[in-house]
Amino acid sequence: MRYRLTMRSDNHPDGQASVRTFTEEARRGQLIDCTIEVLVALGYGGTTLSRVAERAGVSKGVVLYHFTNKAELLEATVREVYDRGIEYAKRAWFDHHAESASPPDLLHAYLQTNLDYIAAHPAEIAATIEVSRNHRDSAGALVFGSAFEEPIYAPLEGIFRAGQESGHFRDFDPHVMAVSVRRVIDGFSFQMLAAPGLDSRAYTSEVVALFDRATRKDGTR
Amino acid sequence: MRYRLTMRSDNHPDGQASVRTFTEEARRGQLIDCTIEVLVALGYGGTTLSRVAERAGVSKGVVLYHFTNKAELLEATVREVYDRGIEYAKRAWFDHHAESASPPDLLHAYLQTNLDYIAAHPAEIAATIEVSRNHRDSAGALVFGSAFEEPIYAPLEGIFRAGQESGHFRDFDPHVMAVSVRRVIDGFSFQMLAAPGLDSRAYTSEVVALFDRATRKDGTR
Amino acid sequence: MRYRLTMRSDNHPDGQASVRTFTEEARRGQLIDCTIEVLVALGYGGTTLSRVAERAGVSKGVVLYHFTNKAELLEATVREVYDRGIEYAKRAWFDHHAESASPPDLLHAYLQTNLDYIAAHPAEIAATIEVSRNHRDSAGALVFGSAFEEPIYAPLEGIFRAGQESGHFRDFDPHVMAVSVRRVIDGFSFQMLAAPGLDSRAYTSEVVALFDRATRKDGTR
Amino acid sequence: MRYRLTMRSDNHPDGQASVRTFTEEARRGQLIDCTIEVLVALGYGGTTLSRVAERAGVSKGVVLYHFTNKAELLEATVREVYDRGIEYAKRAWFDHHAESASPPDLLHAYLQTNLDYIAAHPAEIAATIEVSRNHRDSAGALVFGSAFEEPIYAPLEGIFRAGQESGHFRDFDPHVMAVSVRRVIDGFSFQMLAAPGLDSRAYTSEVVALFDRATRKDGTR
DNA sequence: TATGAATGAGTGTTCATTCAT
DNA sequence: TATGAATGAACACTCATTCAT
Repeated sequence: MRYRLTMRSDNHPDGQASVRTFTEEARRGQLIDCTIEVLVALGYGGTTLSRVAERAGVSKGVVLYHFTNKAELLEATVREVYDRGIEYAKRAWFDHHAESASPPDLLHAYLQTNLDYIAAHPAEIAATIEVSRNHRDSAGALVFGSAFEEPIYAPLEGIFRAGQESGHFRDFDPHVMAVSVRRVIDGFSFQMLAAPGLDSRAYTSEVVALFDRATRKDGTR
Repeated sequence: MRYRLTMRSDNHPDGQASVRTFTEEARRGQLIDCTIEVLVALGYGGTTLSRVAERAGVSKGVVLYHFTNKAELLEATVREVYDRGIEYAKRAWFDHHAESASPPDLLHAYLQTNLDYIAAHPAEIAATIEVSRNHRDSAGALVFGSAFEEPIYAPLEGIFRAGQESGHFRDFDPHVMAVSVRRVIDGFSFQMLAAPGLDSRAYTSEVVALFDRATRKDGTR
Repeated sequence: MRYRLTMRSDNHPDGQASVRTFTEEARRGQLIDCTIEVLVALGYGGTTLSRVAERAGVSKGVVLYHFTNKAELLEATVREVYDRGIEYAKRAWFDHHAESASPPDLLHAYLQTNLDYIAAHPAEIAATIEVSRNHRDSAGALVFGSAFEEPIYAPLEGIFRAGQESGHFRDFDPHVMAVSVRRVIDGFSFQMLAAPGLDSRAYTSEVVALFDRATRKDGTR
Repeated sequence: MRYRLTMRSDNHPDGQASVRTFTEEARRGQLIDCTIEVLVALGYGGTTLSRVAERAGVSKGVVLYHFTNKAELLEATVREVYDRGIEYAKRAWFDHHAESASPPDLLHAYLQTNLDYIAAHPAEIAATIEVSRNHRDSAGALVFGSAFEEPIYAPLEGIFRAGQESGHFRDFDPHVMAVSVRRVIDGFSFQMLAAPGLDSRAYTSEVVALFDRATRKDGTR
């Protein structure tokens, strides 16, 4: 029988991983939304529990009632946005009949899906990036570091390699190209926020054209 | 036609020209170096005056003797790195005989110069980006925000527009392309730091090829 | 001559006699048991309502439903253990035919009874001592302070004085001796808990011998 | 080159274990004194950094400037008192010409020394005991637990064993006796504080007589 | 020039307690 | 009876900044 002085469960009598009630889920969602807003407005360093609580119109304790930690709040925020994105990506992927598409079309679909989603939810994405760039553990290491990032490159590299084998793509380093694609995509959310009037459709087709040219084998178009 | 890499550096914002002694300047340089190291190791949030002082082997007060503020220290750090970069760029530009070159060659030179410099000084660059992404004034606004960033895009957009006029480049949005170039360049420093073994020469030529393809008019190669 | 072990227990401070149902009483008992366990495991400072509730497998509110206060919970815990001890002491006292015994035998019986009980219930006793040593009112004064402790010494002092009158005991200060006896007894619970393998029988007879020698008049043995 | 985000050194530029200045030492001493006072007045649970600071007439930050931690403050307090006690004990031991003394005389000297010191510094001792009884690490384990206590019993057990070999002491368990002696000694500080008028000389000779009787072989007096 | 000392605002976190359901 | 939700005071601790020396 062991006791720990750290980490609490507080209410939620039985240890059972707390089947969250509807209102509980709603509050968590609201707090995550507020966290996103604060992250966008004030950045990672300006995102404090008090400010999140204040924006939600509740006391500071409420935040820590629903999330054990500040870390848990931030990580839940990232996970939430991530999950929503995956959900969207799956549907969009299906709509694009992506399975049967050629590598260039897949790349197109990938960029389109990502940029569309960002254009529709720039704050969520910017907030997530803000956290992943800054959130560190007590040892000073980035929590969402390279180990977290690598799997993000995998699908892109897959597309590139397939395209090189099929003869659609020229010979380039798939990793460098994947990293470049992600950089361009990730920057988009901040540009959306900085210039709200930005024509995301035009921007997207520019980016699509950019990487289409960058990857295609000469004369295959 | 002349391209400038923008931003003059002005170390002496107040009129009183350069009262700093040599040792004074040395100390400031040392403290800026330590600031860079701490920024790279612990990120913006982990960069405190004590840690900078500790790293420099001096007391905390020393830092505030040479820099009125934490803000001033950070801003001086950014400016310093910026100045060094400008210095380098000027020399490199000259070596490339850049003034007489064609737009594609200019783009090549631009990328080469930037990536070479980053490969040689990844920590400085990463530290600067860390600050420019996170440093905010008391109102929560980014100090090195878009007003600071826009002039960075100018020379690139100049090259692109010239190339489109001269018929070397296809028709694309120079701003989108400039932003994309900068994103890819800026990300490079973090990759250098994350994977010290990275072959920067190979990486650079990949990026050069990427944007050469992305910009060229079809069949002009 | 009759000795009382002092302190009546009165579970119902308010006049309204025993409105508690059976299940109510059971819950209180269970919560008190959990309180004891937490006190032993984590000490007074680590004993929080949440942890007591968690241990009992109920929500935090339940504890405050059955005990108006944290203070009341702790005080009820002390009282409960105290009452159980009194109950035991009465029976044991009777078994020892204590009423007709000589002062040395009474002292022996007192020590034996106390140490036997502690050996059988070290956690309860340690928990009680933990509370009585630490529990303070809002002004910072110990709730179970000297006013609470003095009556504990009374029966021992009674035995000593009787023994001195009867010529069994040498001339010593009954209060100092009583305090010393209590210190040795009270420490026993913690030793039991710290060294579970401890031979309590041997320990007890050592303590009995110690105080027999310490009190006897020379040559009366 | 490693950075840690925990534990600070703040000022004190070079790592060198901070040769404490005179004023630094004075402040630390003062803060330790205040800690002792608060511990005695309000107990372990009531001893907060603010209250210590308040009593010292300084701001809360000062305490943490001189002691990295609350834990360090408490541990320094214990160590300080401990060191002073050792210092005193050495001198007193020498005065008693203890080296050539018989075991009963040694026991006498031991008790006399301890109780004299406590009578002269009851608050320090009570504070120390308060900490050692309550101070736990983050896992809930007592910091000054049995591992810390055992060496305290060693000298006493040594005296007892010597006395049993020399024929001065009867046959008893040296450990049980040592524990009993310590319990009686340790309780003394609280009694001094609870009853300031207490005649410590008389009390001491009572305790000395108690353990003299408790240990002596029959008829050797 | 540099240091040690001190301050005060702010941060994350804990916890007893209240209350509607 | 019991729970979940919320509050607010208190706590340990961090950090930029000030100031006398």
